[in-house]
Amino acid sequence: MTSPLGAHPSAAELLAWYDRAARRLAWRDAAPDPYRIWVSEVMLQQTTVAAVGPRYARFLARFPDVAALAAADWSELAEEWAGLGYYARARNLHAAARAIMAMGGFPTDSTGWRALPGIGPYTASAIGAIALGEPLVPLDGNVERVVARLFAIETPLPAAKPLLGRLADGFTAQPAMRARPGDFAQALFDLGATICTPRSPACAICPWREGCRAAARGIAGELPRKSPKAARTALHGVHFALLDEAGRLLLERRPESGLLGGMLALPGTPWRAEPWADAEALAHAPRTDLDWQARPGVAQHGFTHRDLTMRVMLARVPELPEGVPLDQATRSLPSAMKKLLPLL
DNA sequence: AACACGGGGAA
DNA sequence: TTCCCAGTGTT
Repeated sequence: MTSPLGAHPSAAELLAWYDRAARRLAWRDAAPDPYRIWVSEVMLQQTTVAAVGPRYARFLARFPDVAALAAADWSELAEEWAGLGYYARARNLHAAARAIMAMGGFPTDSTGWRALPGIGPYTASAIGAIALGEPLVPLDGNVERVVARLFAIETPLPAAKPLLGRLADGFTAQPAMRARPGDFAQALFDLGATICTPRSPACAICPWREGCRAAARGIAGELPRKSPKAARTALHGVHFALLDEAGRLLLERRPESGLLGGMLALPGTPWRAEPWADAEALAHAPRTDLDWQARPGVAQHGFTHRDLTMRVMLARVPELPEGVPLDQATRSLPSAMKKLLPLL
C-alpha cells in the first residue's frame, strides 16, 4: 500500500527476519491461548520484558486459568502483583476475570475484549492479533517508534499518535501480514526492542534499512520526537511502624483509587508537598496513646511524576494479633513501602 | 488534551 | 541523572 508519505516496506521481509531472530520469551513457549496472552499483555503494559520475565511464570503457576483468577481473593492477587507497579492493572484483571466467568467464556474477537476493564486499544489489538489471528497492528511504544522512523514523522508524540496508527494499519494490506498477524506484531516489538531502539538504533543490521526514510536522512535516533512532560514534584509523608514482641507489624489496606491503590501499606499521614513536623504527623497515628519515637533517616521513592520522601515513627506494644509478620510484609508490600522497613 | 498511575533497567 | 518501557482510565 502506498500512503501519501510513501510505500510501506515488506512485511514478508520482516517476518523472515523474525523467523531467524525472534526473542525467546515465556509467553511464546506454548501455542497462544487467550488467557496466557491476556495475562502477558497486561503485565507488559508500561513494564519491561526483563521485569515481567520472572513474574509471569509465577503468576501462571498461582492462577493457572481464568477460573482460578476469578475465584481468588483480592488479597492474594495483590500479594502476587506487589512490586510490579500500576496496581489498577491487577484490580482490572481481577474484575475482567469475573466478568469472563459471568459471560461463560472469553470474548471471541478484539471488540469483545475491548469492553473488559483494563483492556484498551493496544491490548485488545494485541490479543486479537496474537491469540485470535485478527489482522490488526497493535500500536505500542515500539511500533510508534518504528513507524515514526520508517516514514520520518517529525510531529511530536502524543499528537502524532493517530497518524502513526493509520500508517501502522497500512501493513494490513499485505498478504504476508494477514497470513501471520500475531507474528508480525511480535516482529515489530522485537525490531523495536533489539534494533530500532530509542537511542543509537542499529540501522546497519536492520532488515528494513532500505525503506527507512529516517535512516536515509540520518535522523533515526532523533525520532519519534516527544512533547516535553511535566516536571516531577516533591511529596512528603510520615509512616507509623507499630511492632509487637513477636515481630509483627501493623499494616492497612490503602483506598482503591490513588497511589498504591488497594495495596497494603504502613499507616501514615497523607502525602503532601510540605514536610511534616513530628507533632503534626502524630495526629494521623493509628494509636495516640503510645510513645512514638521518630527514627533517624528518610526513605526516598520516585514515582512517575512524584518524588516521595518518607520518615518513620516507631512504637511497640506487647501483643498485636492483627499484625503481619515482617517476612510476610516484605513479600506483600509495594516497593515504596518496602523501603521503610530498613528504617525500623 | 492532560493528568494519574510504579518500578526498574539502560544509557 | 534521564529516559522509557508490549498503556489504561479519569477528568
